[in-house]
Amino acid sequence: MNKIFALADCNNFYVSCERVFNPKLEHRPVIVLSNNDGCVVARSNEAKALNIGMGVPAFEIKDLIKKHNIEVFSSNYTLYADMSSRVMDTLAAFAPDIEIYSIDEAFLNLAGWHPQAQLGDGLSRDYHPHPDKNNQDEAATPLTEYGHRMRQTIKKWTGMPVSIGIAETKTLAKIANHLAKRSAEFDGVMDLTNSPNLEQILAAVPLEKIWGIGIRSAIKLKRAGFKSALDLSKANINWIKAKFGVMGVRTVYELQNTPCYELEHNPPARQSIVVSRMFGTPIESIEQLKEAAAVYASRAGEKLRQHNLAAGIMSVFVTTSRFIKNKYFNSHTLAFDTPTSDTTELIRAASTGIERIYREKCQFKKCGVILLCLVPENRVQHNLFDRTDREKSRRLMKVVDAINARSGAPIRWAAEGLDRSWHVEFKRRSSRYTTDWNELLKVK
DNA sequence: TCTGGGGTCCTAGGACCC
DNA sequence: TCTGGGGTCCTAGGACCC
Repeated sequence: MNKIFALADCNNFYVSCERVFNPKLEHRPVIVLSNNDGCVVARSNEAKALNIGMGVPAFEIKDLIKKHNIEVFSSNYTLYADMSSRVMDTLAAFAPDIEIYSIDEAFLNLAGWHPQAQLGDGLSRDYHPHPDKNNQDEAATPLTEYGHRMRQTIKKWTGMPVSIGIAETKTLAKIANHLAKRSAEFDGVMDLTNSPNLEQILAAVPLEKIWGIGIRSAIKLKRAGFKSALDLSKANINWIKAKFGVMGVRTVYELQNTPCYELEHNPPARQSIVVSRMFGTPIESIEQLKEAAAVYASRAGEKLRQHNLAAGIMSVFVTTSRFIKNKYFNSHTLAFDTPTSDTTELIRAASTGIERIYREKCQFKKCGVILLCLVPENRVQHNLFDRTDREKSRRLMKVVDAINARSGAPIRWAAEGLDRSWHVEFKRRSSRYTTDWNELLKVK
């Protein structure tokens, strides 16, 4: 049986999260900014229509914001993560086989799907066929109908608008999703399986909209005379292999309706954990740099323990601004005798790293820690000469994590400092409506 | 003045070995 | 006119994704 993938993708996810709790934002230009209120990371359609690009620095569009009275929000990741899991839970009710691909996207396996199997399960009563679709010559396929049902249920249960693309490969499902979002005629759902117009459709898809083709490859392809997804689907495989490697070859096959990617049920174990931030204001002193590194090491430790992992290697890096002359970047990598998830050890290592790479009279703009060689905690090879009381440290970390999970005033290590003048700023963050008792939605 | 954060995979080239 | 061949492992860098 042929495979059938559906890609469900939330529309303008961060903006939509803000709108769910603030309906006044509907039909208005809204943007969400990155850490430090630096760049635009999400835009409502109205903001896109004002030509605000993804990743544009906020200071460059100050006038535009004023002129069009654009609503601006700092990122509120706690809220977004919680909304994400609500959407994913709802989606999972429509297909048990689901791969959560990112915070706002999931692939579903719809192969072997039977319309009858889904009736009477409580989901169908939320489905109301789109009025315009009723008397159309082109009858909606059962898959399209199922897509609409998903879409309406998610909207009703979570408030989140999603678009759904359906196809026989993940790459084509991505394209279908893109089209479902872009053209109102599809009403948010597009099915490319058995489409008689596939060639015509691919001919209208620009290269850079294809999953796996970034800006570099698109330029290279254009130079070689390619214009559309259709062109790429007919490329010479040997030439693609030579120029773009195996990833390029897979993309071509996927465009030809030959699946190269499966649904990933058990996502492979994490390879690395990174915690890094730009500073609100640049740092010159080694003490402050150490504090920042301690905060990130501590956060990295939490992530490690969340996944029941221990790290064998830590890399610490510092950098000045990317945009100045004489940019300074340096990093130091060190191995632990025994893989660890103990915050005290991680902070000590981060501090050592900073001492190695610190340079005087530098305006540091960013630092971070990267944990590598991650191993499951229960499979850690103990070093014969290890004097640390592992069991005691494990219990301590467990207690700390438990307290921090409940409390609004988390436990912090002394090395993290109290000053935090360098700390990133969130000037316009919305409330954490769904996860913090102090920030519940107020109904007036 | 102000330019995000966190990931993955692949490849080429160097070091080293027999 | 001349250079061995072939493995493996590691690393840095490139490219991509959301």
